[in-house]
Amino acid sequence: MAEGRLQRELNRRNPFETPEQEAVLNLLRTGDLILNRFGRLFGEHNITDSQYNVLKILRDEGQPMPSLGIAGRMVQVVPAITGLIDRLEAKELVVRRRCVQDRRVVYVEITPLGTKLLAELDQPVLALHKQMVGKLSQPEVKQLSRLLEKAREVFSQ
Amino acid sequence: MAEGRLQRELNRRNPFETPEQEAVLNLLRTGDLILNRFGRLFGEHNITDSQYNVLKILRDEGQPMPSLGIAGRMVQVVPAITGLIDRLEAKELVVRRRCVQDRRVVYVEITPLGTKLLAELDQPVLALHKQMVGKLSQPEVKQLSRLLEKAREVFSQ
DNA sequence: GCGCGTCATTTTACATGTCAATTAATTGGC
DNA sequence: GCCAATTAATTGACATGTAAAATGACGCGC
Repeated sequence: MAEGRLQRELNRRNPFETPEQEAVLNLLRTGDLILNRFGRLFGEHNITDSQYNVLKILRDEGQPMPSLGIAGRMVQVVPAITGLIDRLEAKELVVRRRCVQDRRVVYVEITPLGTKLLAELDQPVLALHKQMVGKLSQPEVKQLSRLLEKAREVFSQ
Repeated sequence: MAEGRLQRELNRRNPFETPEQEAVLNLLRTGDLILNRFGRLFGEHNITDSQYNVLKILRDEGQPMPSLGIAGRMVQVVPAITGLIDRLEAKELVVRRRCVQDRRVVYVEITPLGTKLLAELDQPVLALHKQMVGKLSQPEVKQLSRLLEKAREVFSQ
């Protein structure tokens, strides 16, 4: 598969070999930048993205949840949850309670302090979400979601 | 409007608060899943995403690069590069060479073994890129790139 | 009512990412 | 020339992510 000089020069100008690669790398890079920005916001409140996600899941649920229930709603693998809960507990944003009926299960519950922190973050987070796609029109935002959901179908096969 | 797919996937009980939030979370989740898949591919060859990226950058450059030069092309921060190079060097995929003119600078060079590994990965990586957006038509793939690039404009202001 | 498989969680080992501080070498101002 | 500021790279402390194995508790089938 010999590459001519012209093609090499074109490749040099456009680092992407295919539109698919371009889309995937665009996606990963954009995600990195967004995560970075959220990390900065959360850092100002002394928590991390993952810790925020755990708190948010607990608030959405409205009641204590087992660790696996939390893990099921996150992308991460199960063992990572333990450390996350450890650090959240150390900051008194959640508490662990052993289930009485099934002593294998550990319920995690958000504390008033955790709820308060979340409430403080609600507006800034919503604003940042809007800002991250602020260059897109409303139809474009929905189109982006649609394309991402469609792309993700390969994972559910 | 019916419940979004992401919402169902995450088994949430409350809908997203805004389309912007939905798009951003869709983006982050899709990126995570894709990274995961690439991680598995690279893992089969005993390297990681980041290590692959370093090797790719070195091959693209075509000549030894200083650490800062490598860092400049990655999203990561400088200190992370040191460990990356350490592990790549341990696997004999790159070598370090101290610059003679400026002894602060360390040049990193890809070895024949590193080049060979990259060559083995070229086809699988390209195939995986295609597969990751395999549910999208060609125009949709380009549309996705366009939307992501447009969204990213907020970062360059 | 016992044993074995399953389940929820944790532990361990390792790679990575961040920030802040350090080391080593160079450069610029005087 | 000399000292201070700058630069390249590294180190250390911490949070996170992955995989694989260990722990402890349940529960079904006989």
